[in-house]
Amino acid sequence: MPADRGQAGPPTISEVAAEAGVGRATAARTLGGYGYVSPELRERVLAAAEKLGYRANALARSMSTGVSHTLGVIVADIANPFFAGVVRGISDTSRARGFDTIVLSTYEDLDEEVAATNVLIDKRVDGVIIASAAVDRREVAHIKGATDRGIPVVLVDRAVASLDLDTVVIDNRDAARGAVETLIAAGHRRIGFVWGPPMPESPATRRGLLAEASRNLWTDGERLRGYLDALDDARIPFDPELVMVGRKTEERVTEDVARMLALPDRMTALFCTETDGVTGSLRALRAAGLSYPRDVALIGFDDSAWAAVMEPPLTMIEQPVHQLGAKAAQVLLDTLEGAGPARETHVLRSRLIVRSSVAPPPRS
Amino acid sequence: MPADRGQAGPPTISEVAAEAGVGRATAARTLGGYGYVSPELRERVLAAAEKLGYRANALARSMSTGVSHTLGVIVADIANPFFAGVVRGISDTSRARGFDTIVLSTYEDLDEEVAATNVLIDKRVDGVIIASAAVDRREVAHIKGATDRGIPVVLVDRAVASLDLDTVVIDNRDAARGAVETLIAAGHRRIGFVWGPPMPESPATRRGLLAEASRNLWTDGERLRGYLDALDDARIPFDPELVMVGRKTEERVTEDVARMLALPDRMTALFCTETDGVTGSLRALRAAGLSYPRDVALIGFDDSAWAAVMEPPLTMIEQPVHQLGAKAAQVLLDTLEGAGPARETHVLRSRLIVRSSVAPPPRS
DNA sequence: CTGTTAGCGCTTTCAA
DNA sequence: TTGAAAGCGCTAACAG
Repeated sequence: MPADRGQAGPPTISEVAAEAGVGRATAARTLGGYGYVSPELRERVLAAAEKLGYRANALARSMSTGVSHTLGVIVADIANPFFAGVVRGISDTSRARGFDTIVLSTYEDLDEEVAATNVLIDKRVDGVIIASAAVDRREVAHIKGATDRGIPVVLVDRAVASLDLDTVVIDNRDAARGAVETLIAAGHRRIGFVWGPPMPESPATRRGLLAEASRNLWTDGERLRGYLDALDDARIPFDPELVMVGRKTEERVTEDVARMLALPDRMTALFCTETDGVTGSLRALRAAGLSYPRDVALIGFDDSAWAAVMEPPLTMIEQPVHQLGAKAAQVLLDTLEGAGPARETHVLRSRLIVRSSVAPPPRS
Repeated sequence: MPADRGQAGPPTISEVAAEAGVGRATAARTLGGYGYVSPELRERVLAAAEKLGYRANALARSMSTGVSHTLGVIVADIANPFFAGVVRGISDTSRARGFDTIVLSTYEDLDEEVAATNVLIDKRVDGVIIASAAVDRREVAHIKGATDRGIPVVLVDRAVASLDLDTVVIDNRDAARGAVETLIAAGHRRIGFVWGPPMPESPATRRGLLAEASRNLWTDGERLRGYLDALDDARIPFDPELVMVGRKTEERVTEDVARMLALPDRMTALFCTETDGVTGSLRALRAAGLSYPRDVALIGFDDSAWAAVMEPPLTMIEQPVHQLGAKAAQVLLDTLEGAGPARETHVLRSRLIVRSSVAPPPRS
């Protein structure tokens, strides 16, 4: 219970010094935990601080030291389980090392991302971790701006080709290829691809698709490449009709998959790059009176407790979400502690969790 | 592109003033957007700021104004979809009103909660939103400490009886009662209750259970009361064996539900207070070779896209997560803007989403 | 070992 | 209207 000092605002270090009958610097030294101070005075200061309920003003401290012990984090959406997990990884490891985090969501809007970056610069965070929506060279000015000011930035989940920065990702291309190969190995040749990023309109060609993919969300572009890799390896012709145009919501996915399901020579397997794609596809299957894995085999990204309790349980790709964040924080903190930026790309392992949503295609 | 000034650190307002050939105060006035300044000088300052890539130091500004335009948020676990949604609600509405947020997770550990509160006090946040694990009168000192320092606090998701503060919650008791009534209306009388908070050991009596409930997590205690309400109204005798001792993980739930399922005069319905309880129960049912709703009816808390695509789809209680956060932020910001704390309790509506996991009990 | 003093970058009287 | 100067609470030289 802090003594009532009849003053406005919380007690300052000067008041503690006065209460203890010592100089301001002595109080600062014991409370700040630096420099020498005799045991007696130390005790007196501690007692005074306790009595007044003193808590250091971190803002003032940052002002004079120039460091805030705060990390900035920018992701698409904190409510998305993937990012929530990454953020938890970041805050767990940064808190353990004495840093707090300010998390900002952009909802995939580049203007929001720029604004968020500015907020972090203004608040003088010591470093930034960002899952950027930027792809184009002209879209990275805000990130360059941060590094130019000496704020270290590490990229998480999404690499940015035009930026030479520490990066922590999984191998999306490889993960997707592995999943699609699993489908192919089971005998499938008509495999649908359901993805996330919105596109102006459906490119009818493979070339157009890839161009679009590189202009859009990095992860999904990589996953599309993995899908194509697997198809190529198996000499399966690419059919653009089996690639869903990016539509963000689960409802849209449901509509689109329903349309794909109505196509002649119906697909016998479905690969989804996002969780909404999985649930949307499941709805479409049910609406069409189809079931998995009998009629259509299914693999999707981002495992969850639910995927395991589905009947039948779903084969899913598990991303090391927590570790993704933890590693990003570790790399950032290491460079803050003087290790100098390594400008490395750390590729974490994802894992295909095989359950029961893949079976051979039905005999036509 | 900020001009290279051959100096360390980002440009300050003094440098901008020098560049523009005006006094420091004039630069501060135009850049801070307050006070009078002639159009000409204004232009000169703006141009200089632009040229140098000036960004105000929010820390310095907070130092002199005494406000940080930052809200602190303390929840159990940012990676829990419920809290992730609440946090998103908070940050959406606070960002819209010019405030940023610092989010800290406690993992239901009171010491962590105290530490988190101190971090926020030290960082001089303007207000705090907290889903506190505190129940006992002696556990709320840290919250009192914050309000004593003049930091407004609003409680979200969990009320704290001994604290007279603005509070935003749903009516957990009523929501639980409604769900259990639905089960009873379908003909069930042996209804299991699967809950979250860990308990030292299973209290064998109703009284012991309630005592434990009030000593543990607030929301789950309320939900237990709702369960008992419904039982009482229907004159169904209370059987402590049907109330699962709180065990945190999905695995534990699975074990415990399996044991409950093995009891004589087997329960015909299950009510789960948390998502992990639902998935854990589903696993236990499957392991026992039982299916829902045929053998056991099922209702749980926290709807999700997955619950809707289960086969059969699950009847669930949907909480207004985003709104919970948004309202809490709104109340806090209103009091920060001088509206004076109303010390009200805002009760938001939850909703029972009826799907197909409830059917009459099997004929014995 | 301790106290004095000068900043950190900004806002805010107060004169000019 | 503008500028000089004091002050927010803390750290960090620098004497003593």
